[in-house]
Order: sequence, then structure tokens, then C-alpha cells
Amino acid sequence: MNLFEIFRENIVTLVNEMIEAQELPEGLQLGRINVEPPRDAAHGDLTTNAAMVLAKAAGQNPRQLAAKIADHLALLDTVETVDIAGPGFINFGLSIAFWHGQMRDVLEQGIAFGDSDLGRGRKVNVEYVSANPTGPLHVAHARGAVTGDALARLLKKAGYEVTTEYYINDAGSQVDTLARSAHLRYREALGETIHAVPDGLYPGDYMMPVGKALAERDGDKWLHRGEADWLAEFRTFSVARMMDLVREDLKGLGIEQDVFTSEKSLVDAGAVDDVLKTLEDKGLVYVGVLEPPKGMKPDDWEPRPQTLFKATEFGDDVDRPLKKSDGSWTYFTNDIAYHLDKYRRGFNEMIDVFGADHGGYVKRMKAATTAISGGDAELEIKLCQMVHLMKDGEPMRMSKRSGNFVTLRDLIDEVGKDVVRFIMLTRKSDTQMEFDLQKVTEQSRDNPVFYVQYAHARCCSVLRNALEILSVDHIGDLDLKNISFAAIKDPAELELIRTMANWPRLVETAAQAQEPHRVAYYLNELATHFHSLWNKGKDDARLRFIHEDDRELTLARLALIQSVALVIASGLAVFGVNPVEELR
RNA sequence: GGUCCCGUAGCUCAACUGGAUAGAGCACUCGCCUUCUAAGCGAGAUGUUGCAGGUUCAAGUCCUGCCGGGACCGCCA
Repeated sequence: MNLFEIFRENIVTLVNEMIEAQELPEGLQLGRINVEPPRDAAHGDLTTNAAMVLAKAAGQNPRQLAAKIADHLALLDTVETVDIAGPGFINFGLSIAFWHGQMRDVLEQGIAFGDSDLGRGRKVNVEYVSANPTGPLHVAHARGAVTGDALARLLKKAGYEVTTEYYINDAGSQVDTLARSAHLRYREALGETIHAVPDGLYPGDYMMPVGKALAERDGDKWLHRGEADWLAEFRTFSVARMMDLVREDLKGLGIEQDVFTSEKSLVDAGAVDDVLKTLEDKGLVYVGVLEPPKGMKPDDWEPRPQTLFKATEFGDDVDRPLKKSDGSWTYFTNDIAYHLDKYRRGFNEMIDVFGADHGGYVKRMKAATTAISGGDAELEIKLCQMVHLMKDGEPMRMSKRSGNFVTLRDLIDEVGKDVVRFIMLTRKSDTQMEFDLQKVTEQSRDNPVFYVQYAHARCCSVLRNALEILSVDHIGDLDLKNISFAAIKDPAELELIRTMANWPRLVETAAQAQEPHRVAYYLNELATHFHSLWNKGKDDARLRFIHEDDRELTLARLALIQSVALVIASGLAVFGVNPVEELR
């Protein structure tokens, strides 16, 4: 439980006591009471809206009620100051001893500081990337990959039992195209000259090793046979190779998902028949004719009876087709089967991370999930907007035609994994963002990755110097968590501790909102407070961390530094970014 | 035409799910290096939160309608 929750409970308790003492009427809605950090630090350490949300039902003026609550609040040991402000905010300040206790918590818990039981171990499935297995990952996949992965880590930290998952779309027509592309390269490997890759096949060089491997394994066995003979074999082989590429690319980003589910395996196992029966039993499948989309006139539109899912019963705008005109199932149908599979594996909460181009798919998928689970499962879909790659302020074209920077691997090679991860998480995922390749590798205030990493490196630098001066080999030997922190009392130091103490709450609010980008802003703020304190040591030598003539002060300061480094590392861990100990 | 996302300082973006005087960074001006990493710090200016209504003690946040940008719109995935 974070410290704001603790004080919220304290206030609820004392309001209940006031009700018992008949200072307040019964039947008040105490759930609306909250305790937050005030927007302006000058307002104190904590603030509560209790008086304002209770005033109306209590039949009292908010400020007068605030004064009464404040009187009770002031009796708590940890509360030093209480003020009433504005329309009835109760602002209060906590004792230095309390903040020292927070710092001790950081040192005791280490990277685990901020772990929460908010999720109470509930199972959540986070599915992300799920790119077609037809080639290496493209830069366009980066944001979804990083967002999904950070979201999963964030939810884990917040106490959910998270499974990360990749859905392999290996049952559609595009994997047949992949197989044909492989066959072309297979012929090439056997000596045939390929002048140009025909339209409709995948032209990338990455298909050449696939063809070569098939030639080496099977010789000319498939060379003069019809497509029907080799298609399935080539498809299976190529998909496996492509997934190897994908996994390698993901690993380059520090991502290793727990489960890879094959669409084809699901289909082969009868999952689609199964889901169709489930929907039919609920009376949600019928054959009907859809209206053409309004305002648009598709050239080849003709009214046609289709097998439809009653998506409109669950909030979608139109009913959605389950069967193609050739009798095979649509992607949507298979995807419903997949979500039913996830549900049956025990996931009542699922999160899908999609690209913005799948926005039109959200309603139907949520509708379907509600339908198959009888409302028991909840699906959240996070849409990731486009990232505009820039260089020197100029937009970069990412199309395959222009030939530059198409793969995720290229991007990682250019700026590094940690930079890609951090920068992708500095913006809310459903807003478009710019990614300037120049800026993100600069070592300046303008580059948040550097700025945060530098704060951590500075902490490590101080600790290294201190160990030398104190003639100690290992930081653990100093037993920092059991020393006195009495020397930590400068306002800038306490501000730093307050910021650290806010981390557990931030984890919870970010997890609830499913918005990992908030961690980036938090880390930036923490780094700012640290850099600021560092520089105060220039104006005021007493604020420097190491004092050779004062061991007790030095140790207390080292404890502060160490806890800052730990909280930064704890935050970076949510992003899957390694904290660096040195910048060179 | 419909659905979804977005619209906040000159620029890039926050705003803890309805709270106080809407905040950071960049850019601009001015200070700070015999110092634990100046790769940094401090000070200063900037707003009709796209527009118009509504809901209430309180709206950037919720509701309605417009305006502007983006994504998508039966048998691709």
C-alpha cells in the first residue's frame, strides 16, 4: 500500500470516529475521499478532498468541515502541519522522521520498491506485436512491441500475474505467398537465375537463406512438382524461419514473450468449429446481407448473403462477416477462436496492443470477447499511433521503396535498444509521436534517456568515490539501511525523498491507466530533483555528498544517493532499460 | 457519409481519471566551471486548453453540436 493510501485510510478512520461521535451524519460516501500529492509543493506534503466531497451530504460548509477534520488529523504522530486552503482542501505536512522511514524502505526493498498488490495476483494476458510471419520486423512494429512489453512489466510490478503472448498469423493467404516466395528462392538456390521477383511475392533478400536451406535439405525434390505438392511443406518451413527472425528481432529489443500461439494450430485443432458452435448456441450467428458503407462506393460492391456475427448486440456498429465467399473463415472468426482459447486458459482480463490501422477492428473484437465469455471476460485494446522517424528535423521516409531504415534491426543498430525502448515510451501510446534519430543519441538535457541515465551514473560515481575514500570494498559493507539519517534535513534532500516516496503510487496509477509513459515522466522528475541537489553542492559545500571529516553525514548522504539509484533502476526496469553505472 | 483516436505556450509534450494560480523540456535572455562527471544547475517571459453550449461547489478532463488533423470502413491480416 502506498503512503497516500495509508493516509486515506487514516482519514476514513477518523471520519468514522466523527460519525460515531455524532459530529457527522451517517450514510456519507467515504469512497470519494482521496489523498494525493498537491500539485504545488508549497501546499504541503499531502492533500485531501475529504471536506469537499462530504460537505454537501453532511450539510456543512466545506471549509468549516475541513477545520474539524484537520483538528483530528493533527493528532496523528506523523502529521506535523495542517492547513486549510481554497475551497476546502486539507493540506498537511509529515515529519522528517516519516520521510526518513520512506528512504529506509527504499534501501530495504531495493529494486522491488514500488511493487504493489493492486492486481491481487489476477491473471492478465498481454498480446503484442503479432506481426505477420512474412519477414523481419519493421520499425512500425517497434512502438507496439515496446508498449506491450513495458505494460506487461508494469502490470507485473503492480501485482498482476501477467502472461505475454504473440499470435502467429500463419493461416491466411499471406503465408501462401511466403511459401511461393520461398519456392522461388529455392529454385534460385538450385541454379536458376532469378532476374526480378514477380509482383505479389516477397522480394526481400531475407528469403534467400530460406530457399537455400530447403535446397540443401531436400535437393531438387520439389523442383518439377506442382504447387499443390510443395506448398504446405514450404509454408511450414518458411513460417518457422520467419518466426526465428522475428524472435531474434524481439530479443534485440529485450523482448521474450511467454507464449506463441499459432493461428493454424488453433484452426487445425477445430477451435473455429468450436467457437462457431459457441456463438450459434447463443443465437448470435445468422445469414444476412450487409448494407454498403455509407458515403463510400466500393467499385465491386454487390449485395451478397453472408454468415454474420451479431456484433451489434454488443455495441458494434454493424454485424460482422465470419465467412469469406470462398467458404473459408475470415481472420476475424479465427481471432474470436483465439480469444476464446485465451479465455479458456483462464484469462478474464486480456489486453491486445494493436497498431492504429486496426482501430476499426476494436469494437468487433471487444464485442466478440463479451459474447463468447457471456460477459465474463474483459478485453482492453491499446492502439499505438504512428511514429514519425526524423533526422535533423527532417522526416524520414520509411517505405520499402526508398530502401532506408525499414527494419527494426536497423533502428536498434543505429541508436541502441535502450534508447528505442525509452523514447518509444515517452509519449502516450495513442498519440502520434516524433522520433528524432539525432536527438536521441545526443548527450543533453533534451534527451530524456541520457538525462535519466546520467542521474543514475552520477549516483554510482559518488558511491565509487566514497568507497575509495572510506576504504571500503563493497557498498553492502556500509550497512546503509541501519544507520541514522538524522543528518538528512535540507529541503532539497527532503524533496528528493518525497519524490522517491511517490514511486509506489505512480506504479499503481500508471498500471490502472495502463499507461507506461507516465513512468518516463516520473523518472525525468526524479532525475531533475537529483541533478538539482547535486548542483546545490557547488554553491554550498555543506550540501556535497562526501565529507572526509564527517563520516556520519557522509554515510547518511550515501544512503540517500543509493536510494535514488535504486528507485531510478526500479523505474528503468519497468521499461526494460538497463541502468548504466558510467557514461563515457 | 460512418466509426475510432487526437487538438493544451512559438516547437515537442505532461497534467496522477473532476480539484487549488493548466505544468516540463526545447528555443530566447541573464547568471554559475581551481569542485563528487558543466554531458549539468539556477533565474526570467509565454496560454480564450480548436469553437459554442451543457452537467456541479469545482471542467483541459464528463455530455451535446460544430471546426481541424490522422487511422479505418464486406469476402487483407
